[in-house]
Amino acid sequence: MKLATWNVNSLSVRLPQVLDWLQANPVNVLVMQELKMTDDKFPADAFAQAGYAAQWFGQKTYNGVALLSRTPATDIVKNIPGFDDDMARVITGTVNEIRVIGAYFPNGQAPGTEKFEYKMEWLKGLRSWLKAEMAAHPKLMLMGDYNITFDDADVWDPEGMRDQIHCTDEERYHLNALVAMGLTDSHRLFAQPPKSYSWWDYRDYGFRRNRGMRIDHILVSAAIKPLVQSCLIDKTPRKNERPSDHAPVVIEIAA
DNA sequence: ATGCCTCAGCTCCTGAGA
Repeated sequence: MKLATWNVNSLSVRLPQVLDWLQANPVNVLVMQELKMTDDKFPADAFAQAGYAAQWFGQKTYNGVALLSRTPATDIVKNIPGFDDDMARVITGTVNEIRVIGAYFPNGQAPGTEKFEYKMEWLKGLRSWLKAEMAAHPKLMLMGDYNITFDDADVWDPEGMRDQIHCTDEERYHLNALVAMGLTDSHRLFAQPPKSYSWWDYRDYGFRRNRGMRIDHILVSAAIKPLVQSCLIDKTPRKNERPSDHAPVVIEIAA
């Protein structure tokens, strides 16, 4: 069974690329972030023709998330219960007895800003809900655009980015707190190419120079961890014309 | 270098992304 996460940066613009990618990579589940469209614009028919059931939670201009699956997901939850939020950032469903959480973590802009404070509150809210969710669903995966790097290995220029957004100790504290709850970074279960990133800035030939960061993650619960067979970043769609700035991350599990 | 690119929208500029 394969599952993937991809920040598409506007599904309106990226739909043809997503459909192409699904044809070449017929994963069982794909969670997407940054749809940047209202619910009435979601191309459910196109995905149905491609063989996917869809659940979506859209928003105008920013945010918006979706969960595609070969077999329909059940027990859908939108956003974080118990955490009041104006933004469409999380969609959760059960597929093949696995609780799949697709999340678009807040960007945070810069330390010291209101948006950074919101990011910290959101991360706390996520954790308090996740505790109960993990207890109810031992087989759980938290996948999406985390907008946080684990450490220097996830950053093309660790010195230049030190204490900058995505690389601060405060953000990493919250990321490590998820690990402390029993979640594992599936990417690091395997040997990976050096300088493996999932996002590259559009500016200044970021992708061509591999100036990027690994900020899209798939964390798995203890019950899933022994089943994981691979976790790969697929840079292929980043080479398209008008690509998303993010690449998909794909996990394979025995199931 | 408060730049560089890309997207959406109160669209021919601006805010936000990361």
